[in-house]
Order: sequence, then structure tokens, then C-alpha cells
Amino acid sequence: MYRTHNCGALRIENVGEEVTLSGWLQTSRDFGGMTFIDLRDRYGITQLVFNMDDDADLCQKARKLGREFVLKATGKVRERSNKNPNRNTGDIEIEVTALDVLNASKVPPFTIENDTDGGDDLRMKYRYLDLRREQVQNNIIFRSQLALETRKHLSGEGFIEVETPNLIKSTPEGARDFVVPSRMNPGQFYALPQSPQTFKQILMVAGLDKYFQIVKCFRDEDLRADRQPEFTQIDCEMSFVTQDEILATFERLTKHLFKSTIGVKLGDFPRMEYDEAMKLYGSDKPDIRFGMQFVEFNDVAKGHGFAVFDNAEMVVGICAEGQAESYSNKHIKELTAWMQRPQIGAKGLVYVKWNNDGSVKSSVGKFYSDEQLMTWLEKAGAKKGDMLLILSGEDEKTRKRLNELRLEMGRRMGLMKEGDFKPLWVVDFPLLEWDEESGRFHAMHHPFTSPKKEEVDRMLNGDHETMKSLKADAYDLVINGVEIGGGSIRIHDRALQSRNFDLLGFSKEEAEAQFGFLLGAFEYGAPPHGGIAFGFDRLCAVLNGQNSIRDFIAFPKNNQGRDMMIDAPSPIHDEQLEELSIDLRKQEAH
RNA sequence: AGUGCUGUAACUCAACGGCUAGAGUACCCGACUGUCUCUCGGGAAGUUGCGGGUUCAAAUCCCGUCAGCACUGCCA
Repeated sequence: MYRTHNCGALRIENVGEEVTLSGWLQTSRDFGGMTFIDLRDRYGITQLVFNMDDDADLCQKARKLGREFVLKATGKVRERSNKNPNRNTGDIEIEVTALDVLNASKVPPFTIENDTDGGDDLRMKYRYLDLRREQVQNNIIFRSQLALETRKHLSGEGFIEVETPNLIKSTPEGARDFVVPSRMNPGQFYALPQSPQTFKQILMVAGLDKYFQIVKCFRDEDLRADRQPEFTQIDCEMSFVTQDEILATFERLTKHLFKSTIGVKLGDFPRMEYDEAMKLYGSDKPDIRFGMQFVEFNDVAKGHGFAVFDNAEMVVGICAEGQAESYSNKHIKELTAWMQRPQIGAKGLVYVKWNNDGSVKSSVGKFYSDEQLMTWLEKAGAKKGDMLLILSGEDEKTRKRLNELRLEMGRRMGLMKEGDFKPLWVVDFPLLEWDEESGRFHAMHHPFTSPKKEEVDRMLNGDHETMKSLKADAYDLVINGVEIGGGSIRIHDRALQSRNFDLLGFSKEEAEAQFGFLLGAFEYGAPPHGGIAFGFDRLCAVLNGQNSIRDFIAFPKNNQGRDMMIDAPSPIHDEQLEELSIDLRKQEAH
């Protein structure tokens, strides 16, 4: 037997018991005459004691062991003379009578501690060592709990978990597909699903009524801290539902997950129209933990001889409360430089300070009187001590930049409080989005998204602006500025679907070739349906107040989509290529 | 594809263009009977990512390249 207890189990009540523990050597403290070993497993750390006076051979053996050795120790639990209040097992120790070295270990390349000294790349390469750390292990355990609570809750609401295939058909819409060559069908390829979208709709046609799945999705796009090439979704679809019913269902799920995993009770989620989010926050995923909403200054700023504002489509700013005195010229200059980085690309940044002594100071003070600037401050609802930060330029771009500034000011002013969760439904997304590159509209959500009922008539007779303004029954759940998930009511009517394909520039033949199976299914009595999908990895991260999803994935990939541990992707043998009927293009010689 | 930051001992980092490239941690050896960041003494440890250039002299400056991270594009 390897163990009678785990390393986090023993307490003062167990004193006197004969126990066996197995685990890893966390650290040892050798005093010559006696040696302490901290034995670790995922449940905790228990101290083993060896004493020269009791058993010299055993003590000598213990002195020779290195970090991360795998040990089995048998002995008697006894009360410590010096207790360690920082540890659950700190009242007791094991007086060891028998010790087996189950396995030796090389010296690990970084310390297996909460505050590891390892960098990201090392930790990924030696992921099995990183996963020994309590924090990372807790993240993985948390993920497991979140998945179980999701299943419990949705199953309790009558949802059925259905698996959908991973080898499916490539479609041109959306993200790039990962493709898999077919050996038995030379020259043809499967694609890995970007999401089980079409399958879940077909499950609705099939009458499953309420479907969910915790499912891997694959997108071959460039990565970020919050983006992996393969990631997990809580994917759902429901029949005979309105948007309100879907939102209510997944609001219940979200509340349940917050309550059951981190004990946070969320209030009812507010809703905001997409247009309003863009107007007030310059983002379709506003962080509403703090205000600092956009204020437009076109009417008060234009026509006073300041050419930059006069020529701008939009003059818009935010009011940073209480910041007038804390931003010196140097700070403003630094903030301006931050805004001018190529990633953001603002040309300049205008400030208006309302100092505590009542005076007004501004970088555009030459062009505007104090009285004029006061009207700006009033417009923004500013108080003494506040500071306006104003950008100008083309409407959409300027709002996007101001969004970055707002978030940065939120960070600097400490307004993104840890443990504060502010969910938000963003609703009424546009149906279509203009794609400059291809010179056509594409679906903002996906091609099966239903336009709002009142938009149907406008759908075909519209000009460019009308098309841009068409609204869909599409919605996102945003928490603390992170897009947690999104969905829509789908089109279940074949005629409306064809209309939508027309708008998207699909010919009948293309639509048939790409989505014929779905359109075919819709001809056999498709129920009205809709659904949503949550980013499971992001939800894990947000619940833990973290930005990077990598720590919640047991085996994540790096920036370049490489698995550093197994070193994938990698070349394959010529025989494999041959079998797959694939000729590689010759690489240019470097 | 682009922008920025980083790359020095096993790890984390330091070193004005100039002395034998240092420190902490970890590691090895020795001492130590109540530690839990043990303590003390000693030791070993370097292709300064790689290639080229400028210079009397390069970890340091320049060019290229590779890798990691963050971001922009991209991600229905």
C-alpha cells in the first residue's frame, strides 16, 4: 500500500496513529543530527522527521534525497513541539520508521513553488512540473468544477449533452479552418470545427429541443493571451424560444456558476444596445465596473478657430474624476505618447483641467476662453479637480482610441477592482459588417443569424447605409470588459435564409454547395430556434480575475501556436505525405 | 503580415563602449538536534541566443536572423 492518508489530511486528532504517506519531496532541512522533509501531494504538505538518535541509517538516507524525489514514508503521527500555523497540517509531523524512494528526480529547472522563478517558456516546456504547483493545479481543478457545475445546471434545466463530429467540412465564412487531409479521399480535406454551429441547428431540426456541449473549437488565426488555436466552448441551442428566454436561461447559468464556484451572488444583468455601447464606450464589450462614459463635444468645440477640431468628424472625450492635480505636464506628455503608439495611433490628446482652486487649464487654452471650456466641463458633468481628456478625428476610429484611453485610465485610477463583477448583455448587434478588403458585406455573427423582425422588409431594398444599420437578434454576454459569449436567434425560414445569402453575396449554387445540408434540413420542418456559446477558458480566467487563459488549460500552446512540450507542429514522414497524396511546395532556400 | 519589449550561470536579474562579466536563488562538499525563506563555511558553474559589421576595445553601438512575450491587423 502506498498511502493510508494524503499529505493534507492529518491533524492533531490523528496523533498516535501509524500512517503511510506518498508524495514528492518539496524541500528538506538538514541539521546533521536531525532532518525535516516536507512531503507534498495535491492535497497539501506534511512534515516528516528523521532523528539520528532514533535511527541513524534512516536519517542518513533522508539526508541524501533531492527535490522532487518521489517518496513513501511510514511512521507515527506526533504533535509538534514547534507548530507551524501557516499550514493545515502544521500541528503534527510524522516520526518516520520506514522510507522508500519510489523514484529519484533530476533537479527541476525551476522551483515548484507558488512564486516560481520560471519564465513562461520554461514553464510550458516542462508543463508537467508547472502543473505540480499549487496555483496551476488549483486552476485546473477549478476548471473541472466549472465544467461539472455547468453540466449539473444545464442538465437540471432539461438540456441534453450531444457530441458533434470533429472532422467536418470547410466553409469560407469566418475564421480560417484547420484542415485535415483525407487518406481515403485523395485531394480532399476535412476541417476542424470553428464551432458546432450547423450541427446544433440540425439537432434542433431533429427535435432535441435543448442541446448543450462542452466542446473543443478550432480557429487558425493569430493568437493572444486570451486566444488559443483550440479552445473550449459551452455550446447551447434551444427550440421554440425568444431572445428573452435564451438570455434568461443563460443568465441563470452564469449566476449559478458564479455562486457555486466562487460564492459570488450576481444581481440581474443589465442590457445595452450595441449602438449605445459604441456611443458611450467605443466598444462592443464595455467594462462597466466604472463609468467614464464618452461625452461628445462637436457642438461646443467646433467653429472657434481650432482647425484640428473644426476639421474633425468627431470630438469626443472622457472625464477622469479627481485627476486634474495628479497629471502634470510630464504625465500628460507621457499619456499622449502612449496614445500615439502605432497600436493605438492617436494623433494627439487634448486635456482640460478644472483645478481645485477653480481655475481652468487646457492644452487648447489659446483657442477657447475659460468660459467656453467651462461649458465643456459642464457638459461632461465635471467637478472641481476633474480632468477632461479629448480626442478628435474620424468618428469610429476616434471612439475606438478613446475606448483604449478609457480602459487605461480605468487601470491607472484603480477602477477595475478585483472581485468586482459587472456582467452586461449587449444586444441588437448589426446583422452585417462591411468588409473593406473584399468590398462586400459579411455576417457580423454568422450567416444564419436572424434579422430583427421589423428589419425583414428593409433587407433587400436598402442602400449601403441601410444595410449597415440592419439589426439582428444577436447578443453577447460581457463581464468586466471581456466577451464571455455570444449567440443569436437563427433563421429557420428557407426564404428568409436565401434573402440573407443574397445580401452576403452568395449565389444560389454557392449557398447550396456550402450549406446545402442545413438548407435541406430546414425544408423538413425546422422549429424556430436560437442559441449561445460561452468561451469556457475565458470564463475560467474572468472568474479568477485573470487575463490569460493559458493558466487554465492543462497543455496550452504558445504565441506561435506551438506546443512547447511535445514540440508540435512538426514535419511528417514522406511516406505519410505519399499516403495522403500531398506534395509539399519546396521551401525557398534561406 | 506589422509594431514594441526581452534574450547574460540551471533560474531570476545586474554590469557608463574600457579591470578576470557579478549578485540572489538553486546545485555540490563540509559543519550543525526543532526547522519550516534554517544557519554558517567552502566550491563548481558563462559560446552574454546566433551570424556579420563599426571600434584600439562590444554583453553594451549598427545590420541581419532566431526565439519568447505583449499588442495591431486577423479572430462570422
